[in-house]
Amino acid sequence: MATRDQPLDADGTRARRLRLEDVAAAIGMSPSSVSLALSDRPGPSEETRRRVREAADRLGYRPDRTARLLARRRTRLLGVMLDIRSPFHAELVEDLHQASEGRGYDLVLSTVTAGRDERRAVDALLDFRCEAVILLGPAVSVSQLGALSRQLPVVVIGKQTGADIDVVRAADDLGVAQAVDHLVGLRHRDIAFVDAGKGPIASLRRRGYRTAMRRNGLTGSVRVVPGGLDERAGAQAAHALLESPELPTAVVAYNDMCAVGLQDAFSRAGVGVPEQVSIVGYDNSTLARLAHIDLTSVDQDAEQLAAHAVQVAADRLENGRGAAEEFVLTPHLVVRGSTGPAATA
Amino acid sequence: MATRDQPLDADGTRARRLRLEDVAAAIGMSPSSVSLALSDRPGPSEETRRRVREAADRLGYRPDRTARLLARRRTRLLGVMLDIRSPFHAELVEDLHQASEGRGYDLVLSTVTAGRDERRAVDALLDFRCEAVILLGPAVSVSQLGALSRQLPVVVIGKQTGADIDVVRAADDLGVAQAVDHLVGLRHRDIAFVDAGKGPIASLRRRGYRTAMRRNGLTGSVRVVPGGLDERAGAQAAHALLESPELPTAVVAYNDMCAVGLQDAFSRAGVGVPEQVSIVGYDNSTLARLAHIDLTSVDQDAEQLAAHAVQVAADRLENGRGAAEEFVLTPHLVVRGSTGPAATA
DNA sequence: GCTTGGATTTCAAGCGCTTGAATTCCCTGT
DNA sequence: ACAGGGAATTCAAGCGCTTGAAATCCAAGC
Repeated sequence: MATRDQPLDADGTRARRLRLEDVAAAIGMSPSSVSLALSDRPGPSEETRRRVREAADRLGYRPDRTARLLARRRTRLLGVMLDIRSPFHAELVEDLHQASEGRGYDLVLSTVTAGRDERRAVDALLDFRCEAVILLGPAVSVSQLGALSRQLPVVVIGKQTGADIDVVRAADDLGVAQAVDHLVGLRHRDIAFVDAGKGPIASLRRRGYRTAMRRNGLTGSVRVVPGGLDERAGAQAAHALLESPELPTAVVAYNDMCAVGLQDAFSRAGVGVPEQVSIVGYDNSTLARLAHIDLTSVDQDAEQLAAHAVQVAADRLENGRGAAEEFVLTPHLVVRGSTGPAATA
Repeated sequence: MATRDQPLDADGTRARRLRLEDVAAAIGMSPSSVSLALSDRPGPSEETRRRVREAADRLGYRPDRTARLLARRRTRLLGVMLDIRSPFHAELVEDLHQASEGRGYDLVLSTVTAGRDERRAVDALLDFRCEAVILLGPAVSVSQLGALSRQLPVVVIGKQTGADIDVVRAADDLGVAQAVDHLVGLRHRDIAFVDAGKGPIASLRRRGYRTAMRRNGLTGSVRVVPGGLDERAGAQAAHALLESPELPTAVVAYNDMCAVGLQDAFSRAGVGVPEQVSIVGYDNSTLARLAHIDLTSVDQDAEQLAAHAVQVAADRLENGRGAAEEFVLTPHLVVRGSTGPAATA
């Protein structure tokens, strides 16, 4: 092989990585014994294990994962597809690391970006020989999901898919219901909901709103305002509300961005938050936590979502396939300064 | 091997991955020929190449990267250590993908989190047999960096390290200088700087401020206010300024978060932004771009930083080691609504 | 004293792919 | 008609590790 085909070491010399054989030579035993000792399997005597550990440590030996994975049939690698720009995904990844570590799996991350669609991101994961993949809020089609799940276990976090695939998600309807209940507890009755079209998530949240209003005997006050996912949409919704005959005393927004848009538009119009209008967001994003935004918001509990997802993936790998399951976790409301008692007229 | 040691396929059957041999058999040739054809090296005839491609496509063959990497000496893998919660890192990763693709390298991501320090994040990268690592804003010690760079090429993005290592960063002093010049162009003379302690980055920005003020003949108006990296620190700085004998007409903040804190504290105190005080942030983060924050800010040009970093890493791998270099790119100011003409007294 | 069997250790055959060297094939040139 | 030679193909030896099977060791049992 040509010299230039081999990466150079930092100082320009050839790298000579330590092999299992070197450790074996150091203690005068066979590579097999060392291998067995290092992976804690029966065979080697206690004395041998000790010497192997000592030598490996002393020499700074690190097994070559590539070779190991080729020889073993398993990689114990879970692939995670995410959007690296999403703070919510960031949180999930943190928790996924924690959860997978506990079960002896490693994670490999692959992000979707402008020039890198979901298909490519997943292909990269497959190239690493992941045994299962966890998809964070994928937009991929049902048929593609189906095809993928025929190759390896697939777990989707965050939304229903329509495909026959394991899903772990938060109960969005209950989340919104909690927001409504919180507001009702503060004596609000005129509570509006700012919507975001007809995606599966939006529908669920809207339904949660309607149901909660009805349960609180407020069917007459139901008001769904068209909105969207971003700030601008929130601001527009705020203007629509400002121009309506009567301003609601509280608004539940589709998500935090939208809520911030509302918050800002109201402030600019001289409407005090929460003095005149209380606002609740959704996602409990870092945005909501900023001191001057200080938004009451619904938290999806990333930690639990992550823990469940890893659990499901590991189960599939270890116990084979049963029917696809859907795990629906209950989110919880984080109360901050954007909600307060209803202004009594 | 016990059955349960092998991951099950999605449908519970044993997975039987397609091998090179299968493709070879399909067209009645040897694995060698197929291997050569698939990796575009001299040997196989045009006709053979065509047939190989066709068969590989038809069968849906994907080379086993693990085996390939074991056989080749190179992985063509660049490791990236990042903090997944940082929007700036997210941007860099996007651009790193783009840049590395162009040079035929793949990326493997490893994030630092609460329970996963830099050492572990880098170890994970080494386990994947990365040939070089790119560290985004590492906090690791100089000695550890040195040790790492003895194992493989290391490129740091974002800050000077003090170690003998390649660095790619934006000229923070020039960035702040641009902010000052912009404000001077708007006839501001009383321009304060909100600081963030004594880190290398903070020092550089502070120096940039001082130098630019001097160059504009405003040495007498230099005012450095202690601040910090977050919103709260910005708000505190704003209060300090409000209580000072004279309010500056413009403030350059250490970063966007800090700027947002200032912005908010001023608004609450009834001081108009930018009517009475103009504010400039640093990072051009997504925060700065939010419509209602709309912050003039300094952009570090992630795209260029990323492109350079990949270039440097690839050069080290392909041409060996020379003296460590520092690449300093010029950032640029993005003007938005938080800056305006100085109020003429 | 020699077999027996459990505990250790080692052997050797891969895992799926790459690649220098060897082989085969098919023309040319004489 | 046949040696010579370049192109195309195949052989075979790994890459560094795992692991079922074989070999070795040693103390107990008859």
